[in-house]
Amino acid sequence: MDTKVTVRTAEVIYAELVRRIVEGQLGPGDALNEVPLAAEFGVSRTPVREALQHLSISGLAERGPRRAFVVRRTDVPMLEDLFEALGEMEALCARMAALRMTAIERHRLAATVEEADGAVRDGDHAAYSGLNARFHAAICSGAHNRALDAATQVLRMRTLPWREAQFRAAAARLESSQAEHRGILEAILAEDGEAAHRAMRGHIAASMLLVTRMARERAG
Amino acid sequence: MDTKVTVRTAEVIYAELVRRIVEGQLGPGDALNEVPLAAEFGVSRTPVREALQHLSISGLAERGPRRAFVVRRTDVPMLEDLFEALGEMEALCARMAALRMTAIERHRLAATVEEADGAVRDGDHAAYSGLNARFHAAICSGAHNRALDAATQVLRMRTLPWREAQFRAAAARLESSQAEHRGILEAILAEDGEAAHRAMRGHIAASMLLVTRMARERAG
DNA sequence: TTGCGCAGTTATGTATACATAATCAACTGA
DNA sequence: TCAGTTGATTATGTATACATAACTGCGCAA
Repeated sequence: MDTKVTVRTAEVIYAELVRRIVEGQLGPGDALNEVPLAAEFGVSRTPVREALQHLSISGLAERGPRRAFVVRRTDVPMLEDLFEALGEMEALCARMAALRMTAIERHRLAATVEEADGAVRDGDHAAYSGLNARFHAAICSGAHNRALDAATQVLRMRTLPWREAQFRAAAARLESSQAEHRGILEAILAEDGEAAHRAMRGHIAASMLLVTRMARERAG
Repeated sequence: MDTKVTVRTAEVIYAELVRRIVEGQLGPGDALNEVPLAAEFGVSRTPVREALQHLSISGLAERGPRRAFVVRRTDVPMLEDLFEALGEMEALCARMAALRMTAIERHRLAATVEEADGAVRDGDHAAYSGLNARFHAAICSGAHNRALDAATQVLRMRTLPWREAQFRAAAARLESSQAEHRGILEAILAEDGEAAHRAMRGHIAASMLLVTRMARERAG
């Protein structure tokens, strides 16, 4: 058996901080000081430091004043870079997934889209966010290339805060996003790699338009 | 002024360990124990730990027996994943670079290729390795997308040990590699994105063939 | 002979004390 | 009044001691 009972404290803290940043509970520029966090989690600075370094390497934190870590501030040009790169890479995944996914994987993907229909009907953006993540993750893993999957996930994590905010802010985005998902799904089920590629690129581009507009409004 | 006098010890150690792994001084599975490394660098375990965690996140180290870090072992299927992903991403960079590089960047890229001609003539694979790295880095940065550049560099780092070994092992690879570089360069100078994409994909695929063959021979 | 279990060994996981660098603010002198 | 400097403050950087988990090998019993 290889049941891991021990969970590394640092990873728990890392995951929790990621959650807070993604959900917007911690905003850009917010302090991530070691001592308060250590006190909050009831541990010493050591595992907290580890988590913060991991966050920094993942691109979710950066060095602020007094060398302290703060939640990473992302300006509009960087956001555009991130979404452009993400769009290309997820499109790549979609093309490969259309050609490589197993029958079971295709079935699961279709089920996820079905389930998301319900969330859209109810206007439940929290549920939709989760299903959206599952949809994209399923496609990236369906490309059957672990290196590409991992590389894409890093970018997805860095854009996640904005993508989540997008659903919270613009209720109409749920419907258009879901429609785009349907298009991607159909292309994948039809094993049409080029169509899947195009559809995914368009989908991410649509997100980028909304997100950069939001970011500009907030800044201006 | 923001001249940084202080160099973070952990980063120095990280860079040194990366160098050793890339140059083959440290091979797959070799132990990366904290105490001996700390003694060698004349510091305590703390900064060494930091460097090792960074290595682990970068994909160059993994957990071995007794929870200790060891140099990551990469099997042939993973190698294929890495090269496939790298090929697609560098091809993406090449396409974008063909359309976006400035005149100065194009000029520098051409100069790098010229200089590499000399290394090929002399059969100096160490020099060629360096120029090869410069060539690829120039194209990735020439795409003018920092996120894509960063994502690609992570993959390049993980394949670097094998790509270096390739030049050391197969002298003929220098010439074919250089010929492929010329093809990529010409497409970029002609601002032909699609040709650059194709040429780069082919170039990485050729590397993959050689490298996986080497890996299989070594294993079998 | 083989399987199980127990202890020894070894390396990391964690806590904590102290060192150090960077910032902020108050003070001084022109 | 303002610029420059100096000291207090604050948070991280580093070292080290102790806790803990995992592997290894031995011994014992079936």
